[in-house]
Amino acid sequence: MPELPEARTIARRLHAAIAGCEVAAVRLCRRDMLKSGSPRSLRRFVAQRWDRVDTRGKYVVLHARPGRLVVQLGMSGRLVLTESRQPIQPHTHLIITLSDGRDLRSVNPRRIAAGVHVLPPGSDDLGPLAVLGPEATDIPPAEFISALRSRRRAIKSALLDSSLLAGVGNIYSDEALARAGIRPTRRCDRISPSRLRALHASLVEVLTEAIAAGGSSLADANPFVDADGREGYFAVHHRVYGRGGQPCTACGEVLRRMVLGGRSSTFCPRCQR
DNA sequence: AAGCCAACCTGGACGC
DNA sequence: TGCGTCCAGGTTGGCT
Repeated sequence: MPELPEARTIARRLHAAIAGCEVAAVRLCRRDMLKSGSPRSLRRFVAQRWDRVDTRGKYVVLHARPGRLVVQLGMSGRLVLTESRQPIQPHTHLIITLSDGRDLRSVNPRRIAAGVHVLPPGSDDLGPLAVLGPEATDIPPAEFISALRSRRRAIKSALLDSSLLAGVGNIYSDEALARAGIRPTRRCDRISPSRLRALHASLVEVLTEAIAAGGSSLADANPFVDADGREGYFAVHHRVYGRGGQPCTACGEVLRRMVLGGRSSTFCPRCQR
C-alpha cells in the first residue's frame, strides 16, 4: 500500500537505475490496466530514453520525450526491475524492455485503484494528477490550516482526501494524528489553528522520517525495485498503525481500533482528543 | 457544494 | 489438513 514515502523511494531508485536508458519494446499484457492514453501512445516510448523518474502524490512518474508514463500503484502495485530472460510472474500488466537486457515490469495482483496513464507532452489532460491537492510534504502550514479549518468532516477523512492533500494514506494519517494528539474522528472545524499547525508539523515529520528510512535501504544490491513499501514500514516506528488492542507507547492505555469512512483507524483514547 | 459510501480485487491470515 | 470467511486499502463515481 504505497503512500508518498514509498512512491518517493521507488522513484529515486528507479531514476538511479534507468535514467538515460533506452526503451527497446513495450508490451501491455492487460489492456484494461491502461487507464488513459492508447496502446499506440505507449508504443511511442520505443527507441526513446528515460529522462527522469519522480512522483506526484502516490504516483510514480516516468518522463521521456513522448510524454509521461504515470504509474498508479494502488494497493498492491510493484515495479520490478529484472533481467529480460527471467520468467514473467503472474499479474504482470506491463513490460518495458530496455535495450540493455533488462525489463521494467509493472506487477499488481489486486488491481484496486491501480493502472497506467500515458500523458503526452503539452496535453491539457493531466489524467489523475489533475485533481491532486498540494504535496503533503510541501504544503506551507498556513495553507494546510486554511484548507482544513472550516470543514465539518472528520480530520482523518480530510487527511485522506487527495484533492486536499496528495500522498497521505491510512498509515501515515494515523501516525500523524497520534503524534499530534488528535482523535481521528474530531471534526476539522473543532480543532484550533495551533493544533492544526502541530498536526502539519507531525505529518511532515513522519513523512520525512519514512522517506529517510526508505532511502536507507538503497544500499542493498537488490535487483528489484521493491514497490510494496514493506521495508519502509518496518523501518519506521509505528505508534498506532496496526497496533489496535495493544498498549499505547506513551501512556499504556489500550489502543482502540474503529472503522471511519470505510477504513480502519487506530488511536489512543487517552492521548488523542 | 461538501461529504459519505459502496464498489472494485485478490492474497493472506485466521477460525473451525 | 482443508475449507470457508474476512480483512486490507486508494480512488472513483453516484448519491444525498
